[in-house]
Amino acid sequence: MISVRETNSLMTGKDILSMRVARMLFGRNLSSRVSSDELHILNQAQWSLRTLDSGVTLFDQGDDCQSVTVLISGWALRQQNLPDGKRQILDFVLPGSLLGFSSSARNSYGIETVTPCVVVSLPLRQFYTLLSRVPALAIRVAEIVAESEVRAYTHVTNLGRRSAKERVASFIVQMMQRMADIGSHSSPYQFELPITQVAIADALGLSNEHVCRTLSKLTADGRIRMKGHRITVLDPKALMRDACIDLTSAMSLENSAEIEAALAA
Amino acid sequence: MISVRETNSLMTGKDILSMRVARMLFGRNLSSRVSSDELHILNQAQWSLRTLDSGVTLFDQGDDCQSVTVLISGWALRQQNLPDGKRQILDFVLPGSLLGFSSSARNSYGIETVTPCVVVSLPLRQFYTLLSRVPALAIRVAEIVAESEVRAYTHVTNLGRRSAKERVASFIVQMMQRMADIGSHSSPYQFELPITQVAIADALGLSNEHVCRTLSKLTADGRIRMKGHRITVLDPKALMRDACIDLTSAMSLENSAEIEAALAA
DNA sequence: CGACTCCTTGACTTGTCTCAACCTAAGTGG
DNA sequence: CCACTTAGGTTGAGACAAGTCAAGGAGTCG
Repeated sequence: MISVRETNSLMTGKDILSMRVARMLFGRNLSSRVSSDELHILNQAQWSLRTLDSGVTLFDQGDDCQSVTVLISGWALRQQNLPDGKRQILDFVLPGSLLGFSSSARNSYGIETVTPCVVVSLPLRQFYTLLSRVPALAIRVAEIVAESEVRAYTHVTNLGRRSAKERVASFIVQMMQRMADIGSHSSPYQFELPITQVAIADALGLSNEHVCRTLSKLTADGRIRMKGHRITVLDPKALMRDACIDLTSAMSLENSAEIEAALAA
Repeated sequence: MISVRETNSLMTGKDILSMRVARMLFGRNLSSRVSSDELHILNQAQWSLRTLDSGVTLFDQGDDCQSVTVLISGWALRQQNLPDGKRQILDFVLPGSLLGFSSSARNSYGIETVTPCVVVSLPLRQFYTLLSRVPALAIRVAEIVAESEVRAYTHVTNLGRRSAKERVASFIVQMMQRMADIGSHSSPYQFELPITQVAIADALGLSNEHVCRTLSKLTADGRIRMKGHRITVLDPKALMRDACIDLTSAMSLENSAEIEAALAA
């Protein structure tokens, strides 16, 4: 559950909320990329705040795009469903993500919460007005979308050209990187995955049984340890070899791990 | 080959070129979305023009992001390569696409031309300056990236949850839609695919042999006809059923087909 | 005319799915 | 406090979709 304290601090005032959204979207670059004039405009945006339970549908695939949403805290997922009932999870959505921005009139995917979530949203028209008045935000939005585009592309490669073992291994490596980037855990090699194996299967295009078998194998091979939903990566290099990840991508991981370690010290 | 006439008309003057790039990016909405002041700034951009042969690498996965490129004419493809030599084609790039825009320092994918291409590019810094001075362009860039993100997501679902037959069928349906959107052929049910079956296989995560078998089966079942690289869709509805595409997506296709027919009349 | 690329077809192999049973932990209600 | 229910995880056996290997055909280029 979301603590009452946090919700209260968010609601102290409209300007504080919009400020927090701006920080969420820009990260630590807020002051360097946004002029004080622009910041003033950003602060006037009337974001509306909501707290959602876990397992709730934020919007469905095919819904009209009426508003843009920013995930403030919690986990969600993007998914597409096929007419025959099969499900594909497109991406796991972590805080700071932008949801529902699209040039088409209908959403091509649905969003469902995985844990309890705090989200803010703004009607699409107002968001467009904001973008046109704050170019820095428009640029940042393009960057954020480009980031999830990159994740989508690596996902395509995972599903198209990697075996089950490689997919599971690279999934763990990727989640490890993303968790380290958010900096939500002390060690970059240990993190909590608040999802079921069925969800992993639906993300990786596998059956849940095969995911289970593959995870067992990785555990037996000494790559990872699992306790409940906590995953510990015991042998990152071997895991990356299993994942069939090349050195250039691996380098960026090592950097972020180093940065993380430096921050923790 | 690119005709000499076209190349000449592009090169008549710098301002004509940048104007054409703007029209490429905004489509028919240019005048409604860009003010005359903004248009003036857009026209001052120093795009540099290049003509490329087919099968040429525009940039490689892992290269530094130094410039942003817009495809003016021709076909290209985005791809990722795995260390063990396997290749995944992420997307086919049609005129009007934006290449190399990314918030990270390195490209996560490579671009290769499929046919001879005309491209224009602008150093990344200059592009950012342009974006901050022309908010409408920044918004449009966000939209363009969001469009390819949507394509990437549907690609993920194809690879993760569809059988070979379904993948090939939905690939054909999707290409049909995209070609109709560009309006490059008189009939929306007939179009030229300037790619080999190996490329289709690398896009759909299949072996080329299996793509061949699947295409033969679709032909035998009366869904399509193939002559060289020209594909004729004989039974669009059955093909969409084969593709496991639901009615909402199908509707949008029928609309675009109708629009196309109306335009041709 | 070879030499090359791309496509096609066949036979065999294998990775992953499906189905089915069972286990475990965490509620839930009497 | 315990029996019941339920969701999630685990394991096994058989089936099948797609990959691999191999060989040959069709078209094109120099």
